[in-house]
Amino acid sequence: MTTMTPRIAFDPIERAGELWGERIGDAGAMRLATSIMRVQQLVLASLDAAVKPFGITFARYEVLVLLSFSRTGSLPLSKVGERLMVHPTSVTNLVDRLEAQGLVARATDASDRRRILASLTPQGRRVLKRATAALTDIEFAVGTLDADDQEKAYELLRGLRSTDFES
Amino acid sequence: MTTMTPRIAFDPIERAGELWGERIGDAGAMRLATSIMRVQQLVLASLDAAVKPFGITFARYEVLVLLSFSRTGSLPLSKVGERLMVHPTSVTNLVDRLEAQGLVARATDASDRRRILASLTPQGRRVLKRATAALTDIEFAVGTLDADDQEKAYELLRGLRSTDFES
DNA sequence: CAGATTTCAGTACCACTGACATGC
DNA sequence: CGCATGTCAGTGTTACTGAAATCT
Repeated sequence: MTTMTPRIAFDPIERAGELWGERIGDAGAMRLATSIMRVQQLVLASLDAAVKPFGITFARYEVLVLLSFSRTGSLPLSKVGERLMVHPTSVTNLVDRLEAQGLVARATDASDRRRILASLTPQGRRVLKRATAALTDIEFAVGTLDADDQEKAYELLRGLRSTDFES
Repeated sequence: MTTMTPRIAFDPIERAGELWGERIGDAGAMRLATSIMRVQQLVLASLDAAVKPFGITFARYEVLVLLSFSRTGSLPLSKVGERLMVHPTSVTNLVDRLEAQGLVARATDASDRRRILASLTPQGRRVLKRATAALTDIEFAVGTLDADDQEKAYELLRGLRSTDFES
């Protein structure tokens, strides 16, 4: 889960951008796209490593957080998928694992029996708390940017998520 | 390969950030990290879709580009892994597929027979050219940002890749 | 019946570990 | 011998398609 490539003497994306500029054309879009791929890989590896001691992945952590935020303490799986933007079959998979670990419980919704409600177990709450502390400790792997730059980066990336939501 | 979640009425990451702020604390780092995950997912899905007609993924496309940039026309697999920051076994896997598709050829390095050199075939060159056109057409899936913002985003993300290279 | 919700089976892709063969 | 290069086998995770069961 940890991408462990040794650090090298120059920035490979910068280098690729230069060559692209010489031979193909404007490298701006290509550089940014490539950069996004690599940064995600690095950040996810750090986040996964941080929560690994608790037996979960970052994706599963996100499910725990979402459930802890719900007013009633439980959410239909379809809602989980919508909020986390995860495919229905992936939700089933994530919840399967969390349930097997005793962190989440399934229950059928009495008001609409097609639905399955997921909720945190006491164990799940404990794991969530500790995992959150671990992630906060490593500043969610974005600590090399100061708060101001984190905000700027967030706003810029938001423009790339415009297909996700309206307005 | 395409994450097809229907668009919803509000930004789920923004919403999660608000709840986080109310209940846990500063949401800046968490929001940015989550944002990076989601943007990568969206961008990669678009890039993969763009090159899919040519039977490749974006990861394989990157190998083709890298080989086309090498002065001698070929690169040892270890170099490919280093530049693309890909695990050795993943390089073997990527080159296996590209070779099976007839886009890349393997050859042993006469000067160091431990090494395997990968090079583009004429077919590989053709596919590369067409895939590049397809990716340029969709502006590498970052076209919702203007050139200026693309540059800003790139610079900010560069700070998060600082573990990759020296200085 | 049409549509929503969830699950299952199976596929593809990629990252990683551990082990191994080969060559410098 | 120690180290580098590449491969193989196998595991874990996630995304997806297509199909099906259940319920509104």
